[in-house]
Amino acid sequence: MKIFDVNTQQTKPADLLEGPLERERADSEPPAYLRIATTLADRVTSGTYAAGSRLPSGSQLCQEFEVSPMTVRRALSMLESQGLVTGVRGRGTFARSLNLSDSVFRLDSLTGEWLDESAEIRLLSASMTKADEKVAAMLGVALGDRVVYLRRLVLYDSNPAMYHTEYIIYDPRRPLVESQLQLTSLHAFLDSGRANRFPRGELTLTAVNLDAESAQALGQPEGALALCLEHVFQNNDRTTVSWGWFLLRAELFRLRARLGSE
Amino acid sequence: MKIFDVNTQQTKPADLLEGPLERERADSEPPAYLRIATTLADRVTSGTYAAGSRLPSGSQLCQEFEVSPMTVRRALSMLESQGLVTGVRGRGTFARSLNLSDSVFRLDSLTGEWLDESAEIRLLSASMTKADEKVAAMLGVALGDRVVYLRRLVLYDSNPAMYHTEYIIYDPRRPLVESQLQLTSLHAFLDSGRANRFPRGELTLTAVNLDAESAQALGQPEGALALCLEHVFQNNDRTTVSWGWFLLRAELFRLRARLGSE
DNA sequence: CATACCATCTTGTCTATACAACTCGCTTGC
DNA sequence: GCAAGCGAGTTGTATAGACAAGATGGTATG
Repeated sequence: MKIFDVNTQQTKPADLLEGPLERERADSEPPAYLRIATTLADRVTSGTYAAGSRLPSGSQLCQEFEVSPMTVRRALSMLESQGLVTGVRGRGTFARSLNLSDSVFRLDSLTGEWLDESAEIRLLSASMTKADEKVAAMLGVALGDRVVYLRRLVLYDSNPAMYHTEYIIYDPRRPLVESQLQLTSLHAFLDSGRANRFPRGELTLTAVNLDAESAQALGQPEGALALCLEHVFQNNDRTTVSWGWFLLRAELFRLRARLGSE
Repeated sequence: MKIFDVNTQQTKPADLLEGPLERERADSEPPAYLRIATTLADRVTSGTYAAGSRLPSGSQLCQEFEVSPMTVRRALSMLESQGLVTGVRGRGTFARSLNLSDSVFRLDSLTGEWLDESAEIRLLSASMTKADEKVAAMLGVALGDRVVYLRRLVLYDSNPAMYHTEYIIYDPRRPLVESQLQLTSLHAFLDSGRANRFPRGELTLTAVNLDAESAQALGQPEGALALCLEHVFQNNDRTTVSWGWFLLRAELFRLRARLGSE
């Protein structure tokens, strides 16, 4: 049974006149909220709406684009989540000037390009060790507590590219470590870092010189240039469960970020 | 004049029974769509909704949270934009397992902490030069064309921290360069990189060793460790207008990223 | 003059509904 | 047996309206 209430018709009267146009739109034309969002985004980045100035109000935009308030709102909140505008209750929506510091580097801009499935992961060592001062501090355990100590090498085309060191709190109830040891593809490796393992964490990226051990593992001279991606993983209750770092040969890796729309 | 239509009342009947509770909610309780989104996000990251599995359907969630479909949709599309779930038309909404490579580094995690207003910017040189091979290729101009050549030093507590080199296409109609030369605060400097200047661009981050010139400018030994932030800015029509790079003393800078909610 | 108040405009949240687009299983007719 | 198609369920887009919450400016009152 189809219910049709003449009072709440969705289709605009124009539809009745623009039959062919409607056909085209059904093909590929983007939804209204997207069209509005990109139009407004263009106006902000091109300076039509100067940085800091007030955008037309919701009702004005409704008139211009001939849509309902909710559709305009949706477009505006998209722009707000992208940082292009900020809304202030009672005052208006204002154009923001994006700055360099808003740029975002996605970690997969590191891995996505050539480090795909063909990467090989070699487990160099997996053992128990006693936490030294630094490890104890990072993991929040007592000095000398037993922790799991892992070292891995990621090869690409049989060339060592990353060297990974990790300390994990030893918990006999959690057999997760076992499955971690058998990872062979890089994707599975990176995918193992989060939701299916630990939901929280923190990463920091720096530039370092390789020490003797990692240099040897990577087949590089000591002191060679590398990126260091340090990671701390935490449980949902915010207790730290793992600490480690990747050393990436600097000439093989770079992070990319795009500015602007698209 | 206040219009009240008994058929479209927004407040739930429960409000009439839970007067005091309603008072509390007015204080600080987050809006429903946020509450739903965080609840669902918790269930995804904690594994209540296993990775790859289907979430309850929209109507089921409506029942559980006692809200209208649109509110559930809003929460779901938030999660989708965060990458926690993906919706498939006609089939359902599925939990995604986030991976390390979804991590995001914001550039302001570099600058926000101690490099605030107190940073000083010193213009080392501003001149016209002829494009060499590399510059011509990056800017898309002919070899030997005149380009603007800038060198800047960013100091913190009178210590050199960044060294900036930039080539800009010379355009007599655009007096932008003049104002660029007078920047003194770091914030204004970074803020000048985008919307009020060029809306598009690309950044890449790598680790490098300092060459003789930059090492001297930064007061470091040649070959010292640095992060290199290379930037290409483009006009709205995608023509390149500027190319340059920042060299950041490695021991002073690191990028941070947080994983998980909050 | 100063202050309290009120109407109005703004953004933001939410409802209830309709329909489009798609998937999937079941039934019906061949 | 098999294919066509129908209907139920699902996500996604859009509507029209109500109300909450905050800002603003003018007006009336002390």
